[in-house]
Amino acid sequence: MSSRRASITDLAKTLGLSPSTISRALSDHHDVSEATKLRVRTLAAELHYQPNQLAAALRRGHSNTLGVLVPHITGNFFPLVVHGIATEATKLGFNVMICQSNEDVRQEQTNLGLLMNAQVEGILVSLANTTRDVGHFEAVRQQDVPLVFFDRLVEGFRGRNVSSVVVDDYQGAFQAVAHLAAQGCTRIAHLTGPLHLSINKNRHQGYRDALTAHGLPVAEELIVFCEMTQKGGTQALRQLLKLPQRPDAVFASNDLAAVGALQVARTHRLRVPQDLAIVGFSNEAFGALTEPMLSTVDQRCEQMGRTAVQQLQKLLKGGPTHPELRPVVLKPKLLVRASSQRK
Amino acid sequence: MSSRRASITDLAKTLGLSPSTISRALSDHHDVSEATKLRVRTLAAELHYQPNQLAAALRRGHSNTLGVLVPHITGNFFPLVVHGIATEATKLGFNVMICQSNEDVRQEQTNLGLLMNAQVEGILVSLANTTRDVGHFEAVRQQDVPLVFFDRLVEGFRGRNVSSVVVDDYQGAFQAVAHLAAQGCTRIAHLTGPLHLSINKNRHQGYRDALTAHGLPVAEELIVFCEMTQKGGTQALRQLLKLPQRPDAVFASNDLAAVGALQVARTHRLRVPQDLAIVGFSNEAFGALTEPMLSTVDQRCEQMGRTAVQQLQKLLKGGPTHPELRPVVLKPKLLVRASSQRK
DNA sequence: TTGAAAGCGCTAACAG
DNA sequence: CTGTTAGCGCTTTCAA
Repeated sequence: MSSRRASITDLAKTLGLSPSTISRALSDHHDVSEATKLRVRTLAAELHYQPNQLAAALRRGHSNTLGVLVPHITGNFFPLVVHGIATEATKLGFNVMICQSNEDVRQEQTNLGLLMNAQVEGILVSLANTTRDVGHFEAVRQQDVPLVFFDRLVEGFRGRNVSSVVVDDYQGAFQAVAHLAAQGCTRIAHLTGPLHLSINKNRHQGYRDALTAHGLPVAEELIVFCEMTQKGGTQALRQLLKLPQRPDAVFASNDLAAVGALQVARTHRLRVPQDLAIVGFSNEAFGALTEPMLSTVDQRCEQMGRTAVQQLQKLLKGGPTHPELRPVVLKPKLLVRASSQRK
Repeated sequence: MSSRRASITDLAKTLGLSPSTISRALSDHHDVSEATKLRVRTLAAELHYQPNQLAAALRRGHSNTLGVLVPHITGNFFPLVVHGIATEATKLGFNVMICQSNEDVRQEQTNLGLLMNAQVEGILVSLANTTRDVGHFEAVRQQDVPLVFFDRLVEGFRGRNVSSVVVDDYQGAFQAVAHLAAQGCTRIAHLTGPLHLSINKNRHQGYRDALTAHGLPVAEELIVFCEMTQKGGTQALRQLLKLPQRPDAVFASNDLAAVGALQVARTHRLRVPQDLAIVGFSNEAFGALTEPMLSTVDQRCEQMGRTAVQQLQKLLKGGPTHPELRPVVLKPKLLVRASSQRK
């Protein structure tokens, strides 16, 4: 028994047919007799024949593989997006190759090269947070490999073969704050991180505009810049509770800070949501475990992954003359739970 | 300007050299003159030459790619393991191709085929929970593709080119319960899922043996079979608190149930850990957010991924005559936090 | 130190 | 309906 894997040539020899016929039979090409197809398929099964995709890809000139480049696969967000990508890609018949930049531009660059070398048909990227110079993506564009950015993108990086998918942070924040206003809250505080990060900036703006839209004043003392961690949230709320006029609601730019606030509210014997309504952002898993359960804004991570693949597919199908694709902006989904539902 | 990517042949023509020389120069082969190497490298850089790994792999007969097959990439565990795998694989110069079975044997089978077709050099698998028949893995073994199972494995599936990595659930449970005993707890309850699942079985056994080892009786009324969810945990603890003799500690087979118990303890005004010490299992992220913070057993997910890749590497290097590799059993790590630390 | 030639396994003209 | 032929881009003998 030979240890080498069976090849088309092997099948051809055994059956006294030519390789082309075997190839056609295996891919169910219409002009091969059923009888032959049957013989071929039977033998293939018997020998555990496995087509060599490397060879096929080399010959065809494309690999059926998509490359994914993410900062990391930890936390809540990226695993879910990658899950969405993998699911959709599989559905469309693509394999998926995954690399991590570990938030490092150098690794991002290296991995981009690796993916190109692996002859992927398209690349899905979320930028490392250290990435400023994007020369390495220029290279991809020049080679005409379709590129879809998701969540973290290069501003103004457009082109024939480029698209992007992001979630509308502004919209999500707006919804959250509008909801709080609808619950009768009038002094809605906001916990935010530094505004040079676009996610914070957009959520912050959504907060302001929602207040204004509901005829509420924007009170600067209710806006607290803090670390977006649980601890940051606790500190921020403690500070807010010292105000002469306490807030009656908190909108935090992420769930960790929201949970921190929630814990302080409880130690201060404030009833949530009656005395203080709280809404977070991101729909982290732990939000469903708090008491009361945390209202939050779902970023539709999985959908983002699926959409990114679909965009890539469009670029692939589009051919060289298709019109430039518009960036996709997903609508986030407000999840109203007990921490903000006053009935 | 040609849109086709530069190939070795292109470089050869431009420089008036043969393809073989180019190839050698690029791979820094020792008997090419430095002058030539320099010329080649310069031109390659200029043309943004990217070696076609498909062709190289086809020629060499191996692909430098590892296949990963997991049930899914959600929750806490698998993303972390995959992260570990990706990290270690990259370090060793492998690419990684990832598939999900979605806990479905059929998809597991299909994906296994895809990975084989992609000519991966080895496969890392965690079984779908519906997998009973493992014929598809026989096929892999026959093709002599190295296989490393992690976390969920096929019992008794051994062989020249097979290895596995698991975490020692028994040991983890034992440590947790021993710790509770050392804190002075004498009536330690146990929340567990059905014992036909090996993780539950092993943790359960660890619990029993630790009690015995510390001279504590095993009281069957303190062992509660429940859903291993937050809700299951709340129900289980409510039931336990009705006992004439209440427990003074709870060891839950996962963190969700432990959090459920924690919440009930608080509503019942029990002091944790003084009145009731609590330890969970898995080191989920939310355990660090509870009040008090949850003690738990860390499964060393990332390490598992790294170790799995290392095992694969050993199989790959080992050649056809190396001795069978022993399964690796990782020691879990007890994390003592406030919920069980009585000082 | 370099070149010529063969071939990895497959597919797709083109020809019968 | 089937076979012949050529070649995807690379590596690797073998020969010069």
